Amino acid sequence: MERYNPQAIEQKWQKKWEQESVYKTEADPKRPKYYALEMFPYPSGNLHMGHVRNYSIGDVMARYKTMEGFNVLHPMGFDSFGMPAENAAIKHGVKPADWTLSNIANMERQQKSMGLSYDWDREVVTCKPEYYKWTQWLFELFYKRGLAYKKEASVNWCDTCGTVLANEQVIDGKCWRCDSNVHKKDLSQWFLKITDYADVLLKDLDKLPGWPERVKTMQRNWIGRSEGLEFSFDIPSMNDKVTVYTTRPDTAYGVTFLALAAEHPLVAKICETSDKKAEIEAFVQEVRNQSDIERTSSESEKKGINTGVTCVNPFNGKTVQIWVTNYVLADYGTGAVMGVPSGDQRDWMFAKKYDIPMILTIEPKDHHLDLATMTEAYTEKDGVLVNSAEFTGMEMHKAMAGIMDKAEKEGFGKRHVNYRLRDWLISRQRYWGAPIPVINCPHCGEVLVPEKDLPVMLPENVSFEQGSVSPLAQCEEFVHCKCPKCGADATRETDTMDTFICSSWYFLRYTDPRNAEAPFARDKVNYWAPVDQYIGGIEHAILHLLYSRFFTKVLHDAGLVGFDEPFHNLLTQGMVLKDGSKMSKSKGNVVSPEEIINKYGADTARLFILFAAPVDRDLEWSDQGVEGSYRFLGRVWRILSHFEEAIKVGKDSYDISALTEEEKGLRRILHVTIRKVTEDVRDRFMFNTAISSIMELVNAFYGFQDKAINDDLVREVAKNLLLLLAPFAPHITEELWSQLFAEGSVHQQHWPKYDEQALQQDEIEIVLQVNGKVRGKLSIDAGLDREAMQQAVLATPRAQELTAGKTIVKVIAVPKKLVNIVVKG
RNA sequence: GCGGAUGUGGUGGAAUUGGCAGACACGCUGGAUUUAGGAUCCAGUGCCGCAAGGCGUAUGGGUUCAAGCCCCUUCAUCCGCACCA
Repeated sequence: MERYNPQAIEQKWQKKWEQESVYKTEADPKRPKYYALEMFPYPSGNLHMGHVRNYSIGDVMARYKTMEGFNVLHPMGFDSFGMPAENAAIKHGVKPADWTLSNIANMERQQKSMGLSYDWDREVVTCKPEYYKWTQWLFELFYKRGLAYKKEASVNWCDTCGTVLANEQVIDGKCWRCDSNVHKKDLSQWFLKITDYADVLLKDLDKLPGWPERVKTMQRNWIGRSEGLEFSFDIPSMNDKVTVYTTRPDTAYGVTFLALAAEHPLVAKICETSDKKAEIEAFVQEVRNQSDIERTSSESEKKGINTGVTCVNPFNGKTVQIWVTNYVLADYGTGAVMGVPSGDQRDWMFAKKYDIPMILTIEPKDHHLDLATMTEAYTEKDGVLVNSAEFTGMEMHKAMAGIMDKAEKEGFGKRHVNYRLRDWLISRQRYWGAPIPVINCPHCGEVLVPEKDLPVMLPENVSFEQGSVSPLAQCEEFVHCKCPKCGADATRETDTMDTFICSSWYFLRYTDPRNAEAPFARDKVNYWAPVDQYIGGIEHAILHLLYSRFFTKVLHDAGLVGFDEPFHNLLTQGMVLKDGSKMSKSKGNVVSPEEIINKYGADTARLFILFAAPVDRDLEWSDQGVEGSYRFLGRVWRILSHFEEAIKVGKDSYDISALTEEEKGLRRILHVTIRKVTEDVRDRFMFNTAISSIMELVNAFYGFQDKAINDDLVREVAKNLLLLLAPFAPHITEELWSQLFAEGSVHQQHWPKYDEQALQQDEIEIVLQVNGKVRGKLSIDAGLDREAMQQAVLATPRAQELTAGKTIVKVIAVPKKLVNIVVKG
C-alpha cells in the first residue's frame, strides 16, 4: 500500500459520496429518527475554527447514530440576511445578494472539504424568496393571532447600524454586532408579543433536562419573573392616581416618598400646572441625556427633584412628596416606585441625600433597630414588622400576604406578576432582510399582504448611501402599491424583519425544505422534529434559543407542529482559542481552517479539534497538537498496511479459544475500547477520551508488529478499529475500508458491539495498601470474593513483611480493586 | 453586589459510583534505523532523593480505613445578570 496521502483520498471520497448520495435522507415512519443539528452560520465568507469545531461534533453524532441504525437528519444552511451584506454594498458597491451568494458558495466549498455528512438537498438559505416567503407567512400568522403589533415606544437605536435593536441585542449598553453605544429613541415599531409566553417559556425550562443548567439559568434571569403588589396612591390636588409596583408590600407602612421615572406620563401632567415646571423639565432633560450605561448603573449617583405635589399612602393615610428621579426605570413595573428608605438601599441613599424622613417598619427577630444609628437600610428577607398598624409584631412573610389581602379587599391594589422580559422589537430600518408584509392604506389602515401575493420581494435596484434612511424607503416602486382591501393608493411597510426571526424556524424548514404550499408539511415536521441534538455556541443562550422556543410554542398553539419545545438536547461547545484568547483578525491569532485542511487534511483537523479538549470547554489551538493527530492517522495507516495480508486472509468467524494469552489480551483491549468509545460518544459526548482509547488500541496493535499473531484476530482488530474511528475521521477509514474489506461504505456498516466474554480476565492486578498508602501490587484470581481475596492477600510475603510486628486492626477489601490493611504499632 | 462555572505535571487534558492521581497526546531526553536531515519504531519523563522513602490535584481545615471527588473556609480566573423596586 502507498503512503497516507490525505489530499488525494479526501477529495476522491467526497466526490464519490456526493455522486452516490450517501447522505441523502427521507422521512420513514417505520424507522426511529435522529435529528442532529449544528447552528447554521452567517455567510461571512470563510469558515473559522469555531465552525470546524461545531460541525465536527455534529458530524460525529450524525455518523454514529447512522451506524447505530437511526434514520438521521443532518442538514446545513445559511442565516443569510443581515447588516454585513448591506455594509459591503455601502462600502464596495456590490449587491447584497451577490455578496451573500458568493460567500455562501465559498463556505459551502469549505464545508464540503471537511467531509461532513450533510444532506445538501435540504439546504436552507434564509435570504432566498422561497424561504422568506414563509418567514413573512409566519409573521402574518403571528399578526392574526394578535402576537404582532406596532406601537410607539422608546427603543434602542444604534447609529452605526442605522436601525433599532431588540433588548436582547443590547449587550452592556452596546450594539451586539458593531459594539457602538446604543441610545433611546421614540419610534413607532413592530413587536412580537413574546411576553404573552413569558410564563410558559420560564416554566417549560424544567422540561429540558438535556440543556445545560447554565443556559437555563440565563434564560430564567432574562425572563425575570417577580411576584408582588400593584397599588395606587391618590393625588388629591390633581384628582388623579399613581400606581406603583412592589415586591416588598411588607414595607408599605414605611413609605416616605414616591419616586417617578423621568419618562412617567404624570411628570408632564404635573408640569402643566406646576410653578416648578422649568426646573422639573430641565431635570428630565438631564436624565434623558444620560447614556443607557450611566442610567442603569447601580453606581451612579441617585438624583431627583421634588415636584411639590403630594399623594396619599392608602395603607396608613400618610401624605408623601412625589419626586422625579434618575433611578426609577420607566419600562419596568409601572415606572413609579414607593420610596421606603428604611427597607431599600437605593431609597436609603436617596433619602439621605435629600433629607427625606424615614420610618422603620422591619426589624430582625432578635434585636431592635434605631434609625439614628443605622448606617444602611435593613434589607434582610427575614424579620418582624414595627410601626405597621395591625401588622405590627407580625413575621414579615405572613405580613406580606396580609398586606396584599388588605389592598385587594379594600380595592386599592392587586397582586401582580412582573417580568423583566419585554416584547421583541422586530422591525429594522434596513434593506437586507425579509420585508414586513404589511400595507398602510389611508382608508383601511394596517392591511396584511394577502397570502397569494407573498413573498413581498426585495427590490433589486436600490441605492445604498451611508447615513441615509433605509434604502427600501427610498425605493419608489417598492413603496407605492394598491390596498388589497379597497384598491386605493397605499404604501408598503419599509422596515424589514430582524434576522433572528429567520433563524427562529429554519430547523423546521429542513424537514420539508422545498415545500411550495406551506412552511412545512405536518407529517414531515412531526416525524423529524424536535431536534434531538442541537450544537452551538453559548453566545446564543438567550437570543436565538429563546426566540426559537417562543416560535415553536406559537406554532404549537396554532396547530402547525405537534411539539412545544424545539431542541430536546443542547450542547454548548467551548470557544477555539489561540494563545489564550479568542481568534480574531485584530489580535492576529487566526488559524485558517482551509490552510490546515490543505496541509494535513480534514480528518486531521477534525480529529485534533475533537481530541484536544472536552466539547463544552474552551480549546487552545496547538500546531504541534495538530501534528500529533496527523501522526496518529499515519500510524493507523501504517499498521493496517503492515497487516494487509493477514487482514485479507483472516476470517470473520473463528475459534477464539485457540488464541494465545497474549492474543487474548489484545482482543480484550479491542473490546474494552469498543465499550469505552460507545459509551463516551453515546452518553457523555466525551470525544476526547473516546479518541484516546482508540489510540491505546492502536498502541497495543503495534505491540504485535514484529510478533506472530493470529490472522483472524488481526482482521477483527483492524475491522473494528476502522468502524470506531469512522465517525471521527471519515475519509481515511473509508479508504482503508475499501482497500482491506471492500464491502460498501464504512459509514453504512453497523456500529460494533463488544463481546462480554472478551472482557473477562482470569487474573487481575489489585493494590495492596497499608493504612491507606499504596505498598504494593498483587496479581490474584479474578473470581475471588471479598473474604477469599482478603485471605489470599494476607498470606502473601509482601503483606507479611509489611505487617510484621504490628497489630492488624482491620482489613478492608474491595473486590477487583484493592485490599487495605489497617495496622497499629 | 448577586448568580454560575472552573482551578490537577513544562503544556492540552484523564481519573464515569469515595478506592493505584497524571490515561492519551504535545514537548523534552535517550536508543534503533538513516550518508545526513526529516520521517519512522522503541524506551524514559509529576517533584525532592544515590536509595529506602517522602511530598503532591489553588488555599486552610473537616469527615473517612481511604478524598482530585463529600462538607466547611479562603483565594484566583472566567462567564452571566446588575438601580427590575
